Amino acid sequence: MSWTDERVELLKKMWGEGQSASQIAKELGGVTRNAVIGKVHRLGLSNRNSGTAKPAAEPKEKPAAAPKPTPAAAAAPAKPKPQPKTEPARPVTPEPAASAEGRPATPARRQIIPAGQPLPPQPSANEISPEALAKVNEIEKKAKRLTLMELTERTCKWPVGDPATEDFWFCGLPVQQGKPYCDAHVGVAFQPMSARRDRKR
DNA sequence: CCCTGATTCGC
DNA sequence: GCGAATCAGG
Repeated sequence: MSWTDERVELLKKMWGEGQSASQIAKELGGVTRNAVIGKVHRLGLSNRNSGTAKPAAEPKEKPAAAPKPTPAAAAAPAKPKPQPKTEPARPVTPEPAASAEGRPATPARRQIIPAGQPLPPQPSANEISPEALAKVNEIEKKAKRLTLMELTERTCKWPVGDPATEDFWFCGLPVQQGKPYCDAHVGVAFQPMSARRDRKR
């Protein structure tokens, strides 16, 4: 496979969306994540540097043999890449005041899972800690939105939406070691009894 | 162990 | 230019 314009564009698009290299590779097909990363670098749209201080540590040359001059290395034109990490709109109340029925379910998505669904112990809705709930609402924005077929042993199998409609997908984020769900969904799936203790009522 | 991106370097 | 191998981190 070669890097046709189309493929490069898809690469750019997905990379811009914050998709991981492996995911992009999977989408493109015929390439590995290494290939994707390599291309990304060649395209010059890599650096997501900011917090992680990676101050160009001098290459550790063990054998004093081939001093690679790498001349044009330092002349990298700083490409300001505005991270669209801003949370544009938040229609959902992030911090439920825990009053009234205290069920700040997501507006349109995530309905009830029909009976017979073997996967999620869809916790009795109510007694989930607001923190955990907020967390779930958070990560569901970042969910990979995988289809049933795309699930693997280590992708979160938390279903979202109504299986009978188009608006249905699995979280797909990396699972917590051993568990079938990602970090956030483990939080709502397995409720320690202590957590569901004092309900405000 | 799983994943992530970053870098190197033979092709 | 390409990408496997490797590196470095979470």
